[in-house]
Amino acid sequence: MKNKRMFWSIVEKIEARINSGEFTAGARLPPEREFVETYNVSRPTIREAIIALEVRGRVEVKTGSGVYVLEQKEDSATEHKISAFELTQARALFEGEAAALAAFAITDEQIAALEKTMSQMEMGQDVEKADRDFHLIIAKATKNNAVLSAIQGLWKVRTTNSDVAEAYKDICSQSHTKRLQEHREILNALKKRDTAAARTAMHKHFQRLINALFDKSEEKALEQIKKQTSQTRGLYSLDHVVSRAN
Amino acid sequence: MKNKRMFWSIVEKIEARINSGEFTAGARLPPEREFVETYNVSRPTIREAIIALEVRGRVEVKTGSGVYVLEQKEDSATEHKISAFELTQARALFEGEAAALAAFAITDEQIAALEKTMSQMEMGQDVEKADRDFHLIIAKATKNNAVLSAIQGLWKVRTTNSDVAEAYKDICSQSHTKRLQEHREILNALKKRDTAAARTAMHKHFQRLINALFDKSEEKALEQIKKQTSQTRGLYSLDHVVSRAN
DNA sequence: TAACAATAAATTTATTACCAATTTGTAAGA
DNA sequence: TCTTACAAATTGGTAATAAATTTATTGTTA
Repeated sequence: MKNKRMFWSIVEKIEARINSGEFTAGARLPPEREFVETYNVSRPTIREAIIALEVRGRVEVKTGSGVYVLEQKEDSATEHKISAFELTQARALFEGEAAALAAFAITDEQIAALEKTMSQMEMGQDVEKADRDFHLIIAKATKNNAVLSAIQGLWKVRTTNSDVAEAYKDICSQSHTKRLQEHREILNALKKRDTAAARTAMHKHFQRLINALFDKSEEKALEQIKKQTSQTRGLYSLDHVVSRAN
Repeated sequence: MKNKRMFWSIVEKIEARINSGEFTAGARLPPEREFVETYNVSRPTIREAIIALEVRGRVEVKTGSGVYVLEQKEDSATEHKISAFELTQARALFEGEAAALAAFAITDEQIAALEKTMSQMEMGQDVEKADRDFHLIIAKATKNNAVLSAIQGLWKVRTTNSDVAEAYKDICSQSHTKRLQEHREILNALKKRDTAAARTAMHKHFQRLINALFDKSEEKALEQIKKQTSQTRGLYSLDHVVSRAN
């Protein structure tokens, strides 16, 4: 049952007590010797657990004084709860711009790499990886590391956030052919170095995803939730933003 | 000099050896007792250092076998070097789309908050914070946490990357009035709920920044050349040799 | 009474020594 | 050749102890 070393379980217990609110930020934890009695382990083990918490940034050790709980600094990526709708809309807008940029700057090698992901997807091998590669190659083709970094960050949300991951899994497991067709359309625009077409094709790709997400959630939801989503559908639609002069 | 506890310095030393390539990924570190002799500290101290490295994700401890170096997973934000140009271009595109979205979804309270940042900026108090608030309020006004998160991530680059921070500082210290004027233009577009105008105004805002960055880099390049030439001028000057006449 | 200095107490830091548990390689035996 | 058993190497954990640091207390002095 306990594969891990003892101090890990102590870390979990203490962290749980901090999270539970028993110890608020700035409060002092009980002295080591008290933990020794509470958990029936030796003092070095307690020390190891406290060091682990310190490295994690949960507590601060003041020599000769005590151990104090630190304010929890939240990661900007995990700070806000992000829904699948929000993620998809953001990806639509940002990857749309990325595609437009890439249409300028993409190299022949990168186009060849995109072709490769397409054929991989057609063969049905590692479809999800091929999809990821397709989008990231385009992000790289912008020759803008800030763009790449931001898009990678959004992709990370997809894997980190379990709700989002599940929602995407549902959608992606079906409609292979449509996805392939849309990728083809994007690739064609990039080949022609047509920025506007690349943006539009990318938007179209994600607009279908958003609609699929809504259909799925509608399918699953009760009537009142249906009502809610049909209201927010307007909010998350791309119609407001896609109409531009050029 | 040594405020920290002993194990921290051991962590630094071992980490340095890992970074130097002395221990590659997958390699086994020397046994604890060897470290004891190497660094002249006790075994518990070594163990604490190893635990710190383990929590940091640098090494993996296998009971009864040894300590093994792990592959270093790089943070997507710090993975690539991002120049001020790249950051500004990315911000232009992404915040442009954010502004377009915000024009649709922004609330009256958020518009009021934007007005407040404007007057703060006019008064010249905490100008940089006011600027940050202005852009982040718009990001929030999208009602899309994925958008907000991505834009916050880009802002973090500005503070983390020292090169970028310096470049921005140079630019922002001048042209207050222009910045204010551009913010006003963006705000007016948002007030009118005009998505296209909001995007355009935001693009314009950043386009000026990009131009200013180019001017600045040109200026610096010229300076450098001057410096070089003045150095070589000294080197190739005839002063040393002509003074001997007579 | 208030301020300051010395002292005592509480707490973490670090060391030494010892034994237990686990893994791994090796060698003996079937 | 394969399996088993054992021994070596290594980490895991505990106990006892001394040292350094911070904090609270207490006593003295102005």
